[in-house]
Amino acid sequence: MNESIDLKKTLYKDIDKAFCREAFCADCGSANVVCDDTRGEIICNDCGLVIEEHMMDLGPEWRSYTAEERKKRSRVGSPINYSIHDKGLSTMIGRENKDIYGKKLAPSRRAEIYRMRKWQRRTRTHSSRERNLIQALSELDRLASQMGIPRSIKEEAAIIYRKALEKRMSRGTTIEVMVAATLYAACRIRKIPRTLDETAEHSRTNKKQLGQCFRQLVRLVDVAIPISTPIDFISRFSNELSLTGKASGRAIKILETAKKAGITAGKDPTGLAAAALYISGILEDERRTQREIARVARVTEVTVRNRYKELVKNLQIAVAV
DNA sequence: AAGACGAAAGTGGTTGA
DNA sequence: TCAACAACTTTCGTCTT
Repeated sequence: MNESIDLKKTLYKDIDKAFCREAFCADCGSANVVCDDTRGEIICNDCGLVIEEHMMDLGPEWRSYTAEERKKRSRVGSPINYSIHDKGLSTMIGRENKDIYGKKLAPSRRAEIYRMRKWQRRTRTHSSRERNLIQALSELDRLASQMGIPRSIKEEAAIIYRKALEKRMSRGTTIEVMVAATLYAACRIRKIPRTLDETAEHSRTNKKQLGQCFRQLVRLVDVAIPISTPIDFISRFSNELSLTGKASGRAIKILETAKKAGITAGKDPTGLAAAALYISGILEDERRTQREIARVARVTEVTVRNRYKELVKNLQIAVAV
């Protein structure tokens, strides 16, 4: 009795350890840290330090890049093989009508085995589509957790994936590309877009393949994907640049007037968002270099410059450089 | 020395004949 | 199917802070 309680205690202690990877703030040492699941961040309540961004979910994770990460992933057991729908746990009834001693079976027994085989065939999900889906969903899990994408959007991506599979879209592409494209689409629908570059980076695909697959997805599957506006990117970029809300609000205003002036059409939304942030950074005295902004927006400095010049010229913003 | 600027050439996608 | 085209990138030399 006592023993089992002790066992439970230690078990919970271990679980606690696994869940609260950072119990104290690295900056001020406060234990007042909170976990924001929806944003995937761990934040210190006292000094505001973001202890961990892009927090992953606690599913299996078997990639690591640094010694620190390697320590963290020790919680992982051996991965279940999702590529086989039943995880390799079922028994297969053999085809030969013999028992284990090699003796022929009695006719009544044979008939019984035959019926069993028939039902196994019928219940076992061995269609290629089913197998594809199982593999895809596990890849979706991996990708979404690596990119720090909330669960609700992951579910949306899974729904889109099923639709795409029904339209027989898997021909000519790999599961990985399809998954990345659906996840990208789901993010766009929910108005927290990731860039194609970003998505491709975390997936074993390239931007070109992903873009092609995404276009095919839009064409074939009946999903309304809103055009992503530069404003959708502002909050994420300004967060990455640790700009204040004041600066990002200013950037949004700039983009709104730019839209009214009709100079946003046909331009890369991330480039526009980057330029708006650059301008608002200067105006609000929180200047970031073009290089920094270009890096988080995944465009070149040249693009930031070009958009920025256009905005300044067309909106008559007085920027004291 | 780092950041900003701009010219020139190259790339991949879209459009219209 | 192909050429023209717009947007963006890469590269690199120059100027500014």
